[in-house]
Parts: sequence; C-alpha cells; structure tokens
Amino acid sequence: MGTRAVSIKDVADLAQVAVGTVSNVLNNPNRVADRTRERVLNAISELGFVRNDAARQLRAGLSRTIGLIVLDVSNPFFSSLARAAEEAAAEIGSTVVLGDSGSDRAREARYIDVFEEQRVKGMLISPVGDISDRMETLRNHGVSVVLVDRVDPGRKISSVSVDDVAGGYIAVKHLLDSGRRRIAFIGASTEIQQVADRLEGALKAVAEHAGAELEVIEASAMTVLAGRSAGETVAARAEDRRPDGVFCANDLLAIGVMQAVLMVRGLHIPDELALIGYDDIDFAQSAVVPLTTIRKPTELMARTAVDVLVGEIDGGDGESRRVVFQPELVERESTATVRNGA
Amino acid sequence: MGTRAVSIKDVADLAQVAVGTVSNVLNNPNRVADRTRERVLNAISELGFVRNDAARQLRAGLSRTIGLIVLDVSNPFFSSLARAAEEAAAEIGSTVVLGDSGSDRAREARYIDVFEEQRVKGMLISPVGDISDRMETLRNHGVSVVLVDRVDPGRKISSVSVDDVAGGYIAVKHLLDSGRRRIAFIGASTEIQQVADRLEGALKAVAEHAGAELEVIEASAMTVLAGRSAGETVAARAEDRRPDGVFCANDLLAIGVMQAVLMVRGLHIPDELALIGYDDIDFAQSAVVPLTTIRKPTELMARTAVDVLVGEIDGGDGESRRVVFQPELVERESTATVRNGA
DNA sequence: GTCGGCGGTTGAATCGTTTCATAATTACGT
DNA sequence: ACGTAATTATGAAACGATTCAACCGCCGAC
Repeated sequence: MGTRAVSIKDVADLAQVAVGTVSNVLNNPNRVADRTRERVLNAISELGFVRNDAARQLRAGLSRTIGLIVLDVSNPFFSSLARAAEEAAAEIGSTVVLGDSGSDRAREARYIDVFEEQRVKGMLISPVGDISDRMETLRNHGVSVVLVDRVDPGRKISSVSVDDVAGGYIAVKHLLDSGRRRIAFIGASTEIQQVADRLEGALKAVAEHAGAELEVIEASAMTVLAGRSAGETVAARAEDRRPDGVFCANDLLAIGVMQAVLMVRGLHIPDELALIGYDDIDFAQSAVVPLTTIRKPTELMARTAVDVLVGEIDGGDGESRRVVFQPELVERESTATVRNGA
Repeated sequence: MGTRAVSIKDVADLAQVAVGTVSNVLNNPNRVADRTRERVLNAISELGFVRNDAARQLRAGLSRTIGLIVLDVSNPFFSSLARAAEEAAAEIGSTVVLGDSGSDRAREARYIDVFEEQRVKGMLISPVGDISDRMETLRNHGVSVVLVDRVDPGRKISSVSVDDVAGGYIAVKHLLDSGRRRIAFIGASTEIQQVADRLEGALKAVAEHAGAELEVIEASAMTVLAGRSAGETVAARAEDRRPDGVFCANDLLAIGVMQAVLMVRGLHIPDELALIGYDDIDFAQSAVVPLTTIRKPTELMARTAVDVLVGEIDGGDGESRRVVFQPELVERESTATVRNGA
C-alpha cells in the first residue's frame, strides 16, 4: 500500500533545491524567491507531501497543540468549553486535543501523562479532585497548566472559574424581587462544592431580605428523577406550607420538579410556584414552561483560559492568575411575576 | 522555570549505563538484568524523566494515538462513542484524541490535516458530508480510516454504521404490534439521510400490515420546539382523524410532541396516543411518560470501529469492510398496550 | 576595478529517541 | 580449564524536520 512516506528530501530533489529551502517555503515563505517557491510548491503537491510533525516538534522544541481534559464531554458546559477553546486556540495557530476523564482519576492521570509525553504547549484541566501534587510536578517540568471551573486551594496554579456563591445569590434575589418569600433550595448533598456554594449564596440573599425564609430540601442526586420526587413532596403540601419560590441546584433537578408540580398536582408555574434552575442546559428553554436559570459565561471562560495559558507560556513570570467570572441570570417564564395576588 | 528537559542521555549518565539500555528498560524491560533495571528506574524517577514522544515517534515510525473526529461532541451518541473508543483503544495501548468538527467542513478538514501531520495510527471519522476524495488521498498516503455512523457511497472506505431503515421498521412494527393502526411519522426534511432511512423502514412496516396507514408530518427541525408545534397540530384534531401511534425521527421531537399532547390537550399517553422516539437520549427515560425509543449499540459500534481500524492497520489486505449494526427497541411506558379498547 | 551589502540558497549539525550489530560478561557442560 | 551458548550491555546510525553560518551572484558606490 502506498510507497513509504514522502519526506522533505524527496521534495527538495524533485524541485532541484536544498532541503533548507523547502523548509523555508513551509515556514518563511517570503524569504524565498517567487519562482523557487512556486517550483517547491508544485513538487509538494505533486508528491502529496505532508509535513512530519514529530520531526518538526523534535527539532523546534514545542508543539502546536493544547491539551484539554474535561470531566465529562457529554456535559454541555464542557462541550461548549471545548468548542470555544478550540476556536480561541485556532486564532493563535494552535489546536486543541480533547481528553475525557469521565471523572475518573486514573483516566485523568493517563491523559496528563500522554499530553506531557507529547510536550503539549500547555494544558487546560478541569480536575476530578485535588491534583495539586501532579500540577506541581508539571510546573517543575516547565509545563503550563490552567485549571478550568475549579480553583487550586494552594493558590499555586492559575485558574479560570465561576463564582457559584454569586450565582446562588442572584437566583434567590431574583425570586425575592419578583415577590416570593417562602423559598426552597433543592440540591444534593452539600459535600459537592458547587451545591454548597450555591446554597451559601442563596442563604445570603435571604438574610438580606426581611420577611424571607429559606428551607433546604435534600435530593438524592442531581437528576431529573430525584427532582421529580422532591417536587412531589413539595407539591403535595397544603398551600400555606408550600414554598412559593424554588431554587434548584441544577437544571435537571428543576425540570424534575416542574414535571411533578405540573403533572401530579396541576399547580400553575409561575403563578403558584416560581422555579429557577442552574446551568442553562438546552432543555431549560424548551421545557414545558421555559425555565429561568443561571448561566456561566462559557465561551468567555474558554477564551480567557486559553489567554491565561498562552500568557503563562510566553510571559513566564511565574505568577499564577485566578480569574473568577460572574454567572448571569437568564429570565424565562418559570419565574414571571405573578399575574394576580396569591 | 525548571532546567531544560531531561533526556534519556541524562538518565543514562546518572545510572551509569548506555542510552540503549535506558531505552530497553522503557520498551523491553525483560531484556535488562534486574539490578540494572532498578538502577535505571531510580535514575528516571530521581530526574523526573518523561519520554519525548516526538523523538520516539520519529524513530519508531508510527504513533500510539488514534484520531477521532465527531460531528458534535455534545451529542450523547458521539460522547459515548468517544468514551467507548477510548476504552477499546486503551486495551491495545493506544490513546484517542478527539476532534469536534461541529458539522463544519473546514474544521473537519483542519483536524484531518493535523492528524495526518501527527502521523496518527489511524482515524475514525463521522464525516460531515461526502469526503470520499480526501479519504482516497489519505488511503494513498497509507493512513487507515474507518467511517463511523456513515457509509462510503464509493464502497472504498471501511465503515461501521447502523441500519436506520431497520430502526424505522422496528419502531413502527412495535406500534402495530401493540394495536395501533393510524400511524404518523414526524421528522424534518427527508433530505437528511437518517430521516429518509427511518421513514423508509416505517413505510415498509406499514405496507406489511393490512389495515394500517401512515401519514407523514414534516417538522421544521429536529428539536423539542418543532416537535411541540407538530404535536399541537396532531392533538388538536378530532379523535377520528387523529393518529393513535406516532413515530418521531428522534427523541427531541418526541419529547416536544409529548409536551404538546399532554399539556395542551390533556390526552393520555399511551392510551389515547402511543409515542416512540429514536436515539435513546438520557431524557427519554426521565420524560414525564418514559419514552419508548430505538437505541444504537453505541459501545459495540465504537469497539468494532477500533477493531476494524487496527485490522486495517495490521492486516492491510486492502479490502474495505462495512459493518452494519441493527438498532434495538427500548420499551417504556409511552407505548404500553392500551388498558381498555379505544 | 574593487568592495560592501543584500537577497537567495546551501547543507551540515541538531533535536531525543529506537534499533541493531557487536562486544562483553556470565553460565554451563565436559 | 576450555569452548560454546545464553544473557546483557554498548554506542553509532537513523528517523525527518529546522536552524544557521557560510556562500554565491549581482548591483551600485566610490
């Protein structure tokens, strides 16, 4: 099958020039006379030459690729992160290769190893847990790393993340501003940092508002089904013991709650119960009642992460940066102001 | 900052052996005496040596990575495909690097170029459109390629795909078997091959069944919203003009139809209307009425694709293979047999 | 007529591995 | 002890690009 790979030498021979000239055509085209360049380009296309990146990299030192390791590629946040990172990278002539750790430490470690062997320009990682040690090693090896959607407790590694406390605050503030007073927070165990942060923000908003109260309902998971069962509990209550505003720690839970509230009890959303989620997944806007939610500035985060990374690579002043973005409110029907007094 | 990268030479010096021996420790550990090996391994960990993959690849010829290019990484089918491919690859000591073309031909082409420059072991591609030409070139360059979820019209390139005609057949057959007779097919333009195939299968099932009829309703897109508006049309009809079984070309459409049918008209699913989707996305089982659907054997497809690819790399008998899988029915509540006669 | 300068071109050296023919060492049977 | 085989270790060559000092014409200045 196909004769052995075409090398720069073959091109040079056919075009009757030195190998250095071919290399120049590839990398510094304007240093080469027009006629020569054309001759070389013809030879390249005639032979179907494709540059061997391994050789280039070996000699030139570093590669053009950026490694991105995400927790779950099927999570819309990460897939748009990946896409945005790709675009940002393309603008600086780099390519992103994506690794899916599936929240598995072993897989994460494997990808880090592979990327390091490939001498990637740098890595963007949303780590499974605390991997400060490995990061430290990478740093010592001269590899630039930026954490995404997580911060380094040791403050040594740069990060680009989002302020979940603020997100929780905004969500509940919005419920309060639209007239609700009896707020419920539905989330899984507060051992998950994100849930804890969002709850913290929610509590802060309630504390600032006289006459407002907050009840915490623990769901068994962050899924639609768990949301449905939590929603059934809430909907089954007598009106005076029922919350009038519910803040769910993510959109899946909120969708479950919505299903339960609408179908099982036939309550009206938002008139009898306002509902707000978190993440702005695709389904949020195509829910039966379009769901108000909190959105992370995904594209901006990705671009910033790439920027911080290249800054780290070029600048190399050794200082770590931590950028924290504010999430934003996406208002939809599920929290519209009540039409007539409760 | 860290001093310049540690090379195999440094390790050899520290361990007092020749470079070849270090290489053997890395690649053929059993060819090295125990004591020597240990000495080398100590030196490696002491210096924090990381093999330079570019150099290895340059010398050894081919890399250990497989390139996978998907249409949309946020599509659950592709993300589980990616994950399964990763696992299958890991078993043969390879790594998958993922590129997301976002259904964009330019991006697809970029990834193909990058992967070719990286001299990947092979590529798995779910192509945006017809890229037979580029594939042909790759083949001539000696790169193995396997198409995933698409076939090559020219029959030159191997492929692993799924039989959508069979899927459509199974879906409608199931509706007929459970007693429905007036079937509706809801899908976007049949210019999309998948939609056309599924419809073809549906027609076949209806043709085999005396007394059954099929109506085609065209949706504006393959989304929840488009499904909802199609569903409203259907639900608004008088009972004798309304289909009793609806087959949607994908789950999103079906979920939209379900929302419309339940909320707007309050019809009962499955008693008054049976509903079946396609793809088995996560939301299918957590829909208000769990959705019956058609599932592709994703993991199996991924493993097979990797197998076919390595077969192509090793065997190299030049023959292209096309593997076609049968989709399977996932029965849930939305098509349960009617409780009492219509 | 000589010389400096400049746009183009050359080709050897280099990057860090793997590979492999060869050498060195050890083991063993007689 | 000695020859032979088996086991280990050695180090130079090779992979295919980039880089860079040197070189080559050629033009214009003096």
